[in-house]
Amino acid sequence: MSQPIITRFAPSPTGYLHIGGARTALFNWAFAQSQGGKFLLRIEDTDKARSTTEAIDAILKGMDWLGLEADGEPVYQSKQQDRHIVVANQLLESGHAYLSYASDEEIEDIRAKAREAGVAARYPGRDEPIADEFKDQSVVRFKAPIEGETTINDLVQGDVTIRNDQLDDLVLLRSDGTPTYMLAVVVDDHDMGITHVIRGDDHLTNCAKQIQIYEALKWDLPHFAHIPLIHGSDGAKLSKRHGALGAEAYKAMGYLPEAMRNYLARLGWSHGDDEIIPTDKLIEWFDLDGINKAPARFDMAKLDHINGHYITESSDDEVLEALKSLINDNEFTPELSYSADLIDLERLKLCLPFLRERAKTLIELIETAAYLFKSCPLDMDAKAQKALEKEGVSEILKGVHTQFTSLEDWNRDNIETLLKDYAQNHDLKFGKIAPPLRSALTGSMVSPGIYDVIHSLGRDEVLKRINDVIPA
RNA sequence: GCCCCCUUCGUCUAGUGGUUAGGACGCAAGAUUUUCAUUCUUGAAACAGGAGUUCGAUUCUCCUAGGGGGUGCCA
Repeated sequence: MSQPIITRFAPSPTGYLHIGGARTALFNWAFAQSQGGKFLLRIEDTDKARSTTEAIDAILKGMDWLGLEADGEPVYQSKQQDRHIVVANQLLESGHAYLSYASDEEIEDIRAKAREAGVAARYPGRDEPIADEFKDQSVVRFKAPIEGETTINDLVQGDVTIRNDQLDDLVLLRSDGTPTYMLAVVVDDHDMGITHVIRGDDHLTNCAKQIQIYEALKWDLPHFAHIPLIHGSDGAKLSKRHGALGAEAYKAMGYLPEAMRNYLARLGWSHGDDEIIPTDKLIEWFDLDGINKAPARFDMAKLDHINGHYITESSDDEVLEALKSLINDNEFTPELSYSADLIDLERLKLCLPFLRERAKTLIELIETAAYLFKSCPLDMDAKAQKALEKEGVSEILKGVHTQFTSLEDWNRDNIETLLKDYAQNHDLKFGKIAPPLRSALTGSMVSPGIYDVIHSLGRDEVLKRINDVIPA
């Protein structure tokens, strides 16, 4: 039996879990799931100045919302420092690293000269002894090979070869003795037994350097898969205005985690022509071969469509749970035209069957249900007001009011029959009846089906709202 | 500057040395509908450009262009 696969998601906690990170996490998770392996989480907080506990919290919450549960507790890279230092010293002893000191100016000078000469910058001082006065300010640099080349056998990008003379002697230990990211990833991935490193392709060049470290240490290489980055809708690097928002922002906008997973999975990965990929199928189908090499653009319209699909397909209970979570989450406030406090979830639940299929997002669904929770007298929008001012409207409203008063069983079918009969008996087109009724009951010309509106409001409320608009 | 990667409808993508280059979103038109939305039908819409290999290239190779990434005592 082959060794079980272990993947990891390793974000640096300098901000929320943005969409690119979420997808990287998803791919790692899906691959582990599909292979019956493990998915680990490592917080790369070696940069103490930029890492925050708020960010860690946001990442954890985002992954939780997306349903990407890691196996075991998260590993905090900062807690592995001692181990990183041990490895750095090992490298020093084996002659694969050296102490060095150079001022910022000197380093800048080296880079400027290299650029001028049209070559890659390389730190030239690996064989120079350090003056005593700089001993305690020195860093540990990796002694990277100069001859030959390094090839990454990437599972997504194919074989990528970089000449070793392009790769500089990177810093392993800073002058304050703390390990850098380059050292830490290698050590942690090795120590955690990671078999597949799936990460953004902004790490591709770094990967060559990391491979050199693995080789110096005589450690086995994990498999690498560098996935292309996600771009904004204009093809430029994803930024806030494109939707580089935190996962929790997507929750606030009314997206379902499963829809998010489906959309993100299809962004850069495919399984033939399949578009609707529920999570169980994702786990069944996910593979590294299906990952595309080109960067993909983030497209909200498609996300909306997928989300609408899942809202329609989910059960009332599932949608209700999502709604509860949305409304009760006090980390953010959903953008609503009315206060979320007014929402009566029990009533909303009864309306879900006809509300679900019309909404692309949970927010849209709540907005469509606004008529349920508005208080009388309703605020009429201009068009609704106009519909009420039409010739003969108050007569019609009075008429149906009387009919509604005496309707025996308040159910949708009876309401429909009642209105159709009324139209027929009074020789009216239905188009004469529905618009003013809709206005009176919802304050708007746009609403769910009129029978559903009437039924869901209940007799008392319907009579009251009609009364409100009939001139005395 | 130097190094690396990428390029099929507007977008996400399928696909093959010979296909009417397929699907989805979006868009347009039509049908259904009391409104909006849904749903259904139909339609427009792509192999970045140039060489080469080949009987034949969207597919293989090279070049160019465009985009992206790296080049940190950031991750």
